[in-house]
Amino acid sequence: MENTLIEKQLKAAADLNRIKLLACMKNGEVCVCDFVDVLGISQPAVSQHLRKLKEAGIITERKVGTWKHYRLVEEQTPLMKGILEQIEPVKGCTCGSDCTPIREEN
Amino acid sequence: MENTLIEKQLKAAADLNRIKLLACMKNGEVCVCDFVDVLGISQPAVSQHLRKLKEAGIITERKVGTWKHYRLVEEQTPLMKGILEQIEPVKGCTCGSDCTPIREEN
DNA sequence: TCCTTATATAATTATTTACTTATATATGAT
DNA sequence: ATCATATATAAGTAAATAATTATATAAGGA
Repeated sequence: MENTLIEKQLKAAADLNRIKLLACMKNGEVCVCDFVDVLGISQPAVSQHLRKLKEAGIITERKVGTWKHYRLVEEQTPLMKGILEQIEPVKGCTCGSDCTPIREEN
Repeated sequence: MENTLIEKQLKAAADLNRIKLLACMKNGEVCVCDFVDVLGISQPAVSQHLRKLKEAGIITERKVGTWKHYRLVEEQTPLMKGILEQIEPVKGCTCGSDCTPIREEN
């Protein structure tokens, strides 16, 4: 892997809030409103974190009506595969509202 | 692994100059004066990068006379093992002075 | 159409990070 | 002891990052 891509993905992952976002998405799609509750920061702050992860090619999104569901991309780089393996998944990243996305039950 | 340790190690690795330091050390010990040439930044800047890597438990050092030789620690966390695998080793990180450390020839 | 809700973007500010130069420490040589 | 060299630490500054508040966009419902 190219050093500059390694740097970009490491920088995107090297933040406690973004690690938590990734931890939530390990269980499947999560919508933005859920992340706000989980992290306890403002909605724009969450949006900006998600954008950084997206620009690094780590996550992607899907629009569902008013909501937006974010998930890990299928094809991760070997670097990100290794990193994601070390992040403990977090269940129950849903605020309980009706934005609850389609996800595998677990 | 603990999220805060993951964050600490990712932050330590998430910098192009520090990635280059790690790339040099994949071939064995390197002394500080060599790094200065390789990175093209000031000696104190190199020292500070090395300290950050050391504080994250990624590298260690050995004093040899006036010089200090840095190397990757043997026991890397699973996270760092994965990251280090993706960094291409860089040979010839020696400025050619007599600080040249003991290292495996390759 | 107008209002509400969900998310994104813009502008601003606070904090962190990565340099620089200057100085301190430690070792070895004369 | 003094000097030269290698490295570390301190202090200051510039640049990057992460938050905030305010505003824009876009969809759905009354």
